[in-house]
Amino acid sequence: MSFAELGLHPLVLKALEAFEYTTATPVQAAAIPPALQGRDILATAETGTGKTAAFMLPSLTRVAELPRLGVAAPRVLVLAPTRELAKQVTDAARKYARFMKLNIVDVVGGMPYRDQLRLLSRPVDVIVATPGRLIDHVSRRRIDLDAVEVLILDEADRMLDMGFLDDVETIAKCCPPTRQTLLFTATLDRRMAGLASNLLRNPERVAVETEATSINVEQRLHHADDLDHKRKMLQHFATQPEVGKAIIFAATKRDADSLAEELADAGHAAAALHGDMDQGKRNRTLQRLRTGQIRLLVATDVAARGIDVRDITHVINFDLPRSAEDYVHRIGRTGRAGASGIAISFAGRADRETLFRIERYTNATLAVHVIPGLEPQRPFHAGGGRPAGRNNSSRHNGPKPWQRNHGDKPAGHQGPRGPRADHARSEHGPARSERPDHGRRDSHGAGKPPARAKAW
DNA sequence: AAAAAAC
Repeated sequence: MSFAELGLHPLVLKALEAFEYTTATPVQAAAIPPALQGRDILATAETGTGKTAAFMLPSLTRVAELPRLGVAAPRVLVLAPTRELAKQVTDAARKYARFMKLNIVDVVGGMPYRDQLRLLSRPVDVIVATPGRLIDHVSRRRIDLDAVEVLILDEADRMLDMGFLDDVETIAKCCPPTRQTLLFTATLDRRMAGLASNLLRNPERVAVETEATSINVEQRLHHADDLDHKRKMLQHFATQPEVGKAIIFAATKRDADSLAEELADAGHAAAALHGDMDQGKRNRTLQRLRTGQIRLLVATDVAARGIDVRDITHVINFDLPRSAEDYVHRIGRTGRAGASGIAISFAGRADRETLFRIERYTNATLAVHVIPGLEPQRPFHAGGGRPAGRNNSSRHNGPKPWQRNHGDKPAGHQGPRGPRADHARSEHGPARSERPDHGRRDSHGAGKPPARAKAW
């Protein structure tokens, strides 16, 4: 389906032509026509499917075609969960509005009020905001939402996860009830259905078949003995020529910082990205990744969703995410725009259940790989089914990643790592492998805690 | 419990 057939405004089409965008993605083809008719939309779509254009193009068309009602107040409002995402949406909106004279402003936290007020001092047509800062401005009567014609919720499920439900509903109540509402979410559970029924009127349902995992991302698993082992494996990958740009996910902000520093010390172009960094630095870091000044980005889950950098070759889960859903979002940072990507996860024994949930959720078995010379001493297989024994003590073994003692040397020398991974395929072996299935399941013993358990 | 997001 070409954009020209969808009924977009000529100035919008002109911008698309200038960027040589001719073909609409499935979400765009499905969402744009009803949006142009003024229908509310409930869309389930992942990032990377072109959903920003799916809501922005019809909104801009509306702004171009219909005269503003009265006062100089924003006509389109986009809410996004994170500041990075808001910035990306703002940039995209400005591209699409290139031939229109529109003032498009992002309203996010971390930006000095003075600068923001300056941006808001002239009439604004489109606002892209994170909920907190927007509410702040609205309650100070700095922003008036009375003229909003289109309200867009981007990554609505993420906003709910982050506790923005009340904020989102408050903001929606500040918009006229006659507005059009476009809701985009990756998942549709009961909570989301509740929000949708509050905010949408007779919505057109748009569903793009979301593969739980993109088929063009190869998923690999490396068993890790301990933190030190993970670090060595990370250093190994950092030096591999086939690893171009990579995002490395850590469990905590501190881990992200220390791993980035470690990589930088080893001479790699690496930097951290997490929510404790000031916004300017976050933006600059992401930009440096885009331009290639940085090759390795060590991030918390702030970067798990929505971040769109084209040429990420690898995602490395230094620590597994807490939920299987987060896993899918993380690995979706690679293999974008039709490219292929590789997702590498490090997992210790304590991660068996998480791993099991991930494999069940993605309906895939992560292929076990081994780095020659860095073989794990104690491989295992995904647990969580029904481990033998009375209580599920495996959950309580060892500290969680965020309880690590960073000052101390982690459990150090257990002698040289023997080539014990006889059943795991070597790094250069076939991509897929079956899970070894000898009865190692209860090697922890159920009743009593393992003697002097290592962290893993 | 981590992380994210308003000052």
